[in-house]
Amino acid sequence: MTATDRRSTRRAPAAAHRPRLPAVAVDPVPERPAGGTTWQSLERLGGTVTGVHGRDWRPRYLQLAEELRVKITSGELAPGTLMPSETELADTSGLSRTSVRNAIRQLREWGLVRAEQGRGTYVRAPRQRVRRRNAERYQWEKDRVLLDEEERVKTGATEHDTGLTVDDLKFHAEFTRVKADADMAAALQVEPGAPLLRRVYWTSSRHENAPLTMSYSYLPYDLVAANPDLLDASKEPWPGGSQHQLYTVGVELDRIDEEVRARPPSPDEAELLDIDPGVSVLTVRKTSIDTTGRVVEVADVVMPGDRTELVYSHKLQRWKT
Amino acid sequence: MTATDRRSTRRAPAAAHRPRLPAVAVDPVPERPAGGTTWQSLERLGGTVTGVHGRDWRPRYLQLAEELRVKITSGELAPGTLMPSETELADTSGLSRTSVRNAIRQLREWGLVRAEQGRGTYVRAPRQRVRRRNAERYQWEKDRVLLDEEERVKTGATEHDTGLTVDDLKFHAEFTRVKADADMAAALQVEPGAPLLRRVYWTSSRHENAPLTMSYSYLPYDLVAANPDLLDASKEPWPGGSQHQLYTVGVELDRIDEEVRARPPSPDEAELLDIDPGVSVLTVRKTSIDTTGRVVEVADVVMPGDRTELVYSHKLQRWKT
DNA sequence: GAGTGGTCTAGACCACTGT
DNA sequence: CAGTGGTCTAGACCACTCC
Repeated sequence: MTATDRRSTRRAPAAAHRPRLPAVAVDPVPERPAGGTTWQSLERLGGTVTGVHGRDWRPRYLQLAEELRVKITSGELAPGTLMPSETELADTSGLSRTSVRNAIRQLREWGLVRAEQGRGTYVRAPRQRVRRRNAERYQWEKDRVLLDEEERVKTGATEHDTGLTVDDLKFHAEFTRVKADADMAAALQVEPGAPLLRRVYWTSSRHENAPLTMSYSYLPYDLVAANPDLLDASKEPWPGGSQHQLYTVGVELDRIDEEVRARPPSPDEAELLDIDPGVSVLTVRKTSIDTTGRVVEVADVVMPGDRTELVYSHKLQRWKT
Repeated sequence: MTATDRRSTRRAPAAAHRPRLPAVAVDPVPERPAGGTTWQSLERLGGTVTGVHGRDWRPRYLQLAEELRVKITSGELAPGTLMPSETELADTSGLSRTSVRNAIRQLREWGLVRAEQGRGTYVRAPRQRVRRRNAERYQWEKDRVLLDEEERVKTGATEHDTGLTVDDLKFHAEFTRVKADADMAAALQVEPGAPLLRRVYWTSSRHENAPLTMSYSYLPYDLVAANPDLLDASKEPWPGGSQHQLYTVGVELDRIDEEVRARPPSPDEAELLDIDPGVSVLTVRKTSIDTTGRVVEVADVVMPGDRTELVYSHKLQRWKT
């Protein structure tokens, strides 16, 4: 069988290319993609399928991706399951391995599976949404500062967010002294080249799907140098958190600003946070301002976009009647 | 020249596969990916390159992607420029078209280029960050409610966010009466099946890179039916915004909760928001609670993840000294 | 009709993981 | 060692856009 023969036999059952438009015509107003806590929000990611007697005009790799998505979200392929190998899927689906790989790339971008070289492709567990209640968390942290150390040690900020105990988490910290680049100089309102303390943290967990986070924090070096303990990474995690650290050098916070963005992960971040490149990270740039109006810390927090949920609450003032 | 011949000649200059590890060994602590306002934040997306005399072990399609990224971020390939065609890139780079397409897929996921079938691939303009200052916006909106209509008409909420005037924006609204599904029933604290007013909005602009947004809003039908004007999509945009609409049926808001998430776009959303599938959207689920504790509106707002920046500010209470 | 990006194939070599 | 996913090639047909 020549290559040309094979292609023409395929054309009968296939019809791989759609004449465009049904997606919009059938469904002019996009459905609301529910922001659920499990696989729910992936319902409509595959695109619009044509009506009852209509043909499925989507490319075949997307059809395969959709088939597999249904098997996963329905539970037929349970979390942790080893998927059929690409070669096997190619055989059973009648597609080439390239097309099978295209389908699997979709599943990976949807966060449904993870591929491991040499081992196979595994079904991920549904995303366990982690709420980061930032607004109330900062006040809670501030209130704790003036408590006894014994009291502060008991639980830290990460546990407050996640409900996990200290034993579940591995904690990494690394401190360096750096010079402010243009970006940081502007953010911290210091001269470019000014000495900064750079702190890189990350938390990890043995639990599947546990929340992971990494953050890059910058403080004016002179500010923290007043307490040598603050320069020592081995003293982390500090009992009482960031705000208590600043308290030891005479700083009281007045305001915390946060800028939330989404962007693709760097390769390093993808590995550490256990996400596919292609799945976005959520980033929060946290700027802490003290009661004298100084910027005392700028921190970039990076979180896996498919597992994180940030919660903010805005209280409004009453009307004067 | 047979296929095998060709491959062996390629092996001399190529060495496409890396012996693993340098990325981690050379750079154990990930760099802080700057959250800049232009192309800046894409600096390290290509991964770690080996040292001065070292080889570049990354796959060749990533090397090509990196070369093109540099040309774009440096301005050599200006925004709006038509990129060389895939065939041309394949010829000049010595790679196959498949590999070239892999490289271009990277550029698309980074939001650097947009491909248009039949036309070509164009360099996108740098993302113009749009700040949505949600916290202060809601209070601003509430304060406006009691002003004269003439005053309220002048500017709406979208203009407040973006600085664009009304003329720059096209506004779409579509209202329907629906029954609450399980998700919405829970969010609105009503019985499943209860009648809801569903409002779908989107704003668009003729300007390149203008901010786009779409939102799905749900309110208890009985609540809004008290003012028939609120059921009429042609009355949108309402002068004075959501909070003034609710004011006409006797509702004063007390609190607005927001849940921020990132997820891949549906095909519809990708088209409307002008992003590549592969670029995440930022979503905000906005829950409005009135002064009697009722949930009066739940809205899901969807924004392009590569162009949106959400800003929150948290004021802290002073310590009692 | 020529050129573009989107889909698809058949087949190859590689690094990596298990046994 | 066999099997897996990651990379790569050469070549094909398609729908689409523009002239």
